[in-house]
Amino acid sequence: MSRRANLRDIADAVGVSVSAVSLALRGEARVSEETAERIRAAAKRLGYVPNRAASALRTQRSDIVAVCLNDLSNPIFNEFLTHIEDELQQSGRMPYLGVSREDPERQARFLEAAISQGAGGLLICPARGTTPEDLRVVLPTTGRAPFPTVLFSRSLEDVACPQFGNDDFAAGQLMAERLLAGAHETYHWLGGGHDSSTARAREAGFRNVMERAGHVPGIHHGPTSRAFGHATAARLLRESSGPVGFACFSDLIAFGVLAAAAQAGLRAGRDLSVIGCDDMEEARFSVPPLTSIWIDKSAIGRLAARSVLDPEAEAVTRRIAPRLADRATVRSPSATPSAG
Amino acid sequence: MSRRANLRDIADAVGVSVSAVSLALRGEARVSEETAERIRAAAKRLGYVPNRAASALRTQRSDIVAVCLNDLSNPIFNEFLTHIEDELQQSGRMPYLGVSREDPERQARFLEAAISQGAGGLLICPARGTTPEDLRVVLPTTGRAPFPTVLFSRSLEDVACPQFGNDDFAAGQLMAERLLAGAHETYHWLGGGHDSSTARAREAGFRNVMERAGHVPGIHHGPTSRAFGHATAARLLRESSGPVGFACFSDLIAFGVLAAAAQAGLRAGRDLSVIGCDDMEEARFSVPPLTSIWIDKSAIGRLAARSVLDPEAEAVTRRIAPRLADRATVRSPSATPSAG
DNA sequence: TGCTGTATGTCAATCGATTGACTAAACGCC
DNA sequence: GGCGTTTAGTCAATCGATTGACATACAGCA
Repeated sequence: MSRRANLRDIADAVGVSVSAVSLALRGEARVSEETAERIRAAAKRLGYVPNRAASALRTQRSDIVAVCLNDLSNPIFNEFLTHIEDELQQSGRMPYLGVSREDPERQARFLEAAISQGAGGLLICPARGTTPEDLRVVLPTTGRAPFPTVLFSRSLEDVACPQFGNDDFAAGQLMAERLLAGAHETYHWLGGGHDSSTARAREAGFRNVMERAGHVPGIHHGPTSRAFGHATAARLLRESSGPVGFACFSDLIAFGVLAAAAQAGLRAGRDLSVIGCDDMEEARFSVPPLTSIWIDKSAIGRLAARSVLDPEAEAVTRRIAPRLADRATVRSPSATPSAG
Repeated sequence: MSRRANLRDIADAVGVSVSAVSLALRGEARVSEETAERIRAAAKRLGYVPNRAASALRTQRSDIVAVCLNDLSNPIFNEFLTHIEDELQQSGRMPYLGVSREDPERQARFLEAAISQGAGGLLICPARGTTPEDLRVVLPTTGRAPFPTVLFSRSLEDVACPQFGNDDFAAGQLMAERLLAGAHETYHWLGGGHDSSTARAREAGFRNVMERAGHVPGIHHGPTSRAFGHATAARLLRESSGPVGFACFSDLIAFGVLAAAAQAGLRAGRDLSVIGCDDMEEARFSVPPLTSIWIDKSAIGRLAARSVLDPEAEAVTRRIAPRLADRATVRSPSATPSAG
């Protein structure tokens, strides 16, 4: 037999109807325990694997949950994905993964595929520049949505769905406050500048505190990469004399700054300060260990996954509070830095 | 209308049969260009998205490709995934992602889901301890497989499918050779020890060269994590007097070693040597930049993806040659280390 | 006029699983 | 015995798209 076994094959083998097999395998009470046992045995013997496409077609339900990320090369998204996957797994769902690469068009193609595939839900961290219009296919203003949609990490205004993310304005403030605790000649913001809620809010929080303290930080927008942090910091360090305070949109950028500092023969935490954001695992093992803003990736990922699995229960948008993870890369005239 | 539009809705709107709509949308010549245009317009107007489940059911084909990874927290798998995703995307396929977490049972559940979902192919990096028996569902010894399967990164013996990976024995040899070029008191292998082809082959290659050179390296098996590298190196550095040469199964472990060295006040590349393997992006920005073994993740990922998309064309198992990426963390009495 | 050929469609079966409606037998109970 | 109620199933329609077989109209040609 070259075909995959189906309900009919089992029914023929056992000598009952297809309905009986369907009912038995799903544990409905309409078949006797004895028959059910024979059916299960035959199913196993024939290597039966249910055809989810057929079942999805009939029931209009599916255990696929679409998950749309922006960029796999940023470990932060993997951390989110890990928690999401874990939560989905626990309910027997599987993530159907899409990567937008910050391109709303790629994102649109994935959304269509998700609908096409009959997904049961969508978890999305919207690509930069995504408009409510772009999400219309999954969040129509009139009529029913194809499935529950939940935003995570990044938020979007005027979009009617639950959103779970970090309080990025607060994160930006924490970064500024920590830097201000040490004395620096100049302050610089590295990264962001793109059309995403995280970039806007973190920078706004940072500037807010800086300006209230009477400082005008340098703003250097750029890609979320080690290379950008490295290049930008190398230049700024050459141009400056006194200690510089760097606040980075992402730890990734901060690692680049650390590399540049080391190459310039400077020690972060003494000759200059670097603070990152996201607190990825890597931060605890950088040289020196990176001071960063801890974000509750687990809570965000899990809440989002739970919300999409059970839209009734977890329908509220939430913004999770960040915390300072103080390690060794920010100058501290008073207190000594402690490893996190 | 709360339902998703289907072919019937379009047919009714245009006043043709369902068949005509199906033919027109797929560009078959059986409908006039004029009618086809009206049909496409109606499809767009109604927001029609084809139901892939129905189509998969009817045609027994699907554009889902299942991809099974082990561990998202290891950036190397993300690099593979990025290249795979890219290649699949180009053919309009989407990865259906599973994460085994090195658990053959989780892996088995995913394989069943992939079959269930009617996937069109499977790309898998087998979990540690996977046996040919575990893959029997997708690679039956008798009868037809549910879809083409391809192994990547890790290989498995006695499994009848294309396999694409790095030449890990050669990688281990390169690591040993590079370390031997500098003078060290002792040599240590960190990581691996688990039941995977990469762990076995890299260690074997390393020992092969070491033993031929008359050295007996210390072997320290353990998890592929920065924490393991950190803890193990911290202990070994305390116990040793002269320069130590560390070869790490993965860059991840090497980063931990670098952190431990820095904390001990030692400089990698001068007081001790560290060489990693995989050459992840992070290696270029560590402090100091990590000497590692470069692996062609792009070629491996793309070849594997292409093979699963077109099993006829790309059916040969291939082992890609690694290269030394010499940076700054290995002692070099003769040559000066250069940044990669 | 009649015949063939082409263009343009339509019809209906099919993929595999699900489920509301139905049936037949057995059982309980007065 | 008669009647209602369980129990253990079966039947057939259904989900949406695809496709081989068939239908109709019309042009061209002898």
